[in-house]
Amino acid sequence: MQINVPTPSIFNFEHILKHLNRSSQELLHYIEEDEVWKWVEWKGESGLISFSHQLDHFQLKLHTHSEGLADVLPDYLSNWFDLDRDLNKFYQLVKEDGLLGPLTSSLHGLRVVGVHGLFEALSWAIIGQQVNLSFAYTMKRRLIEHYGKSMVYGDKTYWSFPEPKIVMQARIDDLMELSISRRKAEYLIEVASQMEKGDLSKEKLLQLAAPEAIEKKLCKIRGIGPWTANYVMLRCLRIPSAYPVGDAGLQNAVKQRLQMDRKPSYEELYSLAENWKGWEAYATFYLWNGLNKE
DNA sequence: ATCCAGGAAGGCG
DNA sequence: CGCCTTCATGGA
Repeated sequence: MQINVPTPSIFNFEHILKHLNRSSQELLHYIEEDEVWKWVEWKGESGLISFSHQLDHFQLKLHTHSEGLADVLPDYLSNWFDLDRDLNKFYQLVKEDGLLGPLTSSLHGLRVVGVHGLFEALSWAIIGQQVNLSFAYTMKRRLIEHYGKSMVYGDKTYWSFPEPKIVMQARIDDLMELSISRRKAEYLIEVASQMEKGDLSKEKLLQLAAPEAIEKKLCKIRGIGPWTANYVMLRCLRIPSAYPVGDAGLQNAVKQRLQMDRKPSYEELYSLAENWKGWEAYATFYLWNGLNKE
């Protein structure tokens, strides 16, 4: 079964592919010949899809008999790649900005690549706290291999991120076997538990609407500080003003672009962001992806 | 070896 | 509030 899903005029799949291809340890999707393969779970439907981009649309293939999946795939992709966002507004806003202006040219058409599941986003952020990205990917891979569901198709195994119900039952020592620190193991189990109980969900957070309220609610949870809250708001809740100022990558990107001899302070980062009001998430994502470029 | 990595908690004054 | 230490591991 084949489906086409239109993409907006400002859209560059090359940039997105590059982002998706960051780690060879990624188990949640694979890329072969500019085609993305992924086991999808969305709105009660699931199945294996692959897709490539042609001119102005995605060309998708369903590799499993998943009748209902086809109907929710446009929404799934829109959510993944933020297709409904009007990037013209962002580009107009930062056109004259010395920091971001150049990036809107070199990364033109890049959209914030999202994370669908709140538990996945929170887990990934917690795992990624204060460690380098490649090590974070190692821990994520092990977590998925131990607690995720898998299905084999062709010569590959496709994985889905572990469910809170499963991680909630893990013991701290089990998670520590995966090189996850004791504290992070405690955080993960607690977050999983709150999600399983229903106290914490993507829907409930989005209902709060106000970014400040969402951040406050998230930060009440042990293990979630301002960086993690804003990271999840950026990647999963898709709040455009989310701004993880504590992020080492963001700080290094600004340092590099402004040729500073030290990392910028929070104050300086907030000051710079005056030029990106309402688009801090995009600014951050562009800075991340422009790191080490040019 | 040393520093730092897409931080946060807990203690202290 | 701001500052300090601890947590844990691996990449460069």
